[in-house]
Amino acid sequence: MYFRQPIPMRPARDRLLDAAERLVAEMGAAHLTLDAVAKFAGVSKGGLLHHFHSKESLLEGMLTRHLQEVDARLAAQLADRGGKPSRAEVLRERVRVLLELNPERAGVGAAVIAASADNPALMAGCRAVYRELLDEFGKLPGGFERSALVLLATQGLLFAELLHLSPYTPEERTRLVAALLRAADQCAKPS
Amino acid sequence: MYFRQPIPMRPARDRLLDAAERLVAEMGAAHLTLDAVAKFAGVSKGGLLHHFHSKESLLEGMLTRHLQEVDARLAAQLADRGGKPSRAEVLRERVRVLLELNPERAGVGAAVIAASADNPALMAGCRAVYRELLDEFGKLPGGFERSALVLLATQGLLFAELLHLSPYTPEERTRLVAALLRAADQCAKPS
DNA sequence: GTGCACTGACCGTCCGGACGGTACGGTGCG
DNA sequence: CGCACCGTACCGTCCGGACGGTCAGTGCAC
Repeated sequence: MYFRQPIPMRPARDRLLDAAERLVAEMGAAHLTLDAVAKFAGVSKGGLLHHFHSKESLLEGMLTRHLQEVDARLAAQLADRGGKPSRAEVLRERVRVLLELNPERAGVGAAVIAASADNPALMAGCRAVYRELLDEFGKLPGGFERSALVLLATQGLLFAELLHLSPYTPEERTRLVAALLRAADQCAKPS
Repeated sequence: MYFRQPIPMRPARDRLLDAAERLVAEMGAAHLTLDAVAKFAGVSKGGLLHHFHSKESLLEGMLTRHLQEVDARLAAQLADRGGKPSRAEVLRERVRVLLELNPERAGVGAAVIAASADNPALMAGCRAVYRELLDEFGKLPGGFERSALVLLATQGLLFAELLHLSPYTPEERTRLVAALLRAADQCAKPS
């Protein structure tokens, strides 16, 4: 074989995770099968099972990478603008990261949809993370309801897009994101 | 046979649809199989296929019943309070119906989750309905963004519950629903 | 030569769907 | 009335393919 890839290529594990996410986003969670993921990632089925020893472990991998990626992007975003960010800024930037990530990668929430379809018990971890966010942002002057509603609407848009339910034009989406960001900022002020 | 059921029981077709919804809500969309639905509904597999000649047709059945039920409940709710309802009232009552229906029946949006998992193309109909709502409520004095955000947050809560992602206590949920209803009313006033 | 990354053939089970059958409430007709 | 003949509702078995998962290799790096 002469044309080995010159640069070691994106590691197989990541390619597998990417393939799984895209499959869910484009074909629906029911089409997330081991064969399909392996083929889509350009890896044999045995290769997939070398990295993830079961379908459940693949789903866990998707979930944890999703969580880590959001955290990493959020940290990077906040580091960029320097200084210690306020709670409201953190909320706003989290909303922004989630919504910017979703069209860019093919559906960030794909992991959630897929995991929940296969094994709802896997969602316990995500629920706990979400709970922490709620407790944190609930301390904002706007109170629990205001920030929870912002988070809820963000999720609503995310899931709508993933489930092919979103009827928004790109311009409408831009306006909605802006409105959501504004709403997040509003949470800094008492109602 | 002596013990024929005295009252003709809930029609098999409805029982099948109920069973399918509950299966999705409780076990995840991946566990929605023809065998499981038939067994859960107390019908043979052949019986299921008599009413729905394929899995896709079962999913369509779930989707259209879901849409019809929301409309019917909304109409009933609005008829109860009499008089011609304002646009903002319609928005508020729609939110209420959606959120009250979800815990009562085991996940109203189950149809959407299941259909999207199996065959995303089926969502076109739902997307169109959603589009109409948006166009209608966008005429509210609060403008497009305000009412879209309310709809989005409603969906967010609905899907979070269906995907076993909702971390809210019952009391928190009650407070959130109240806040959502208030937000819907706010759409009647110009921002 | 040892270990890791990966292959591809293989296995048992589950899935969607097809099919041939049964039971039963009409309906027309001699 | 009696009986042949519908259509509708439902049953239970069977099949081919798809699915998750196993395993004995293979090749390359160190």
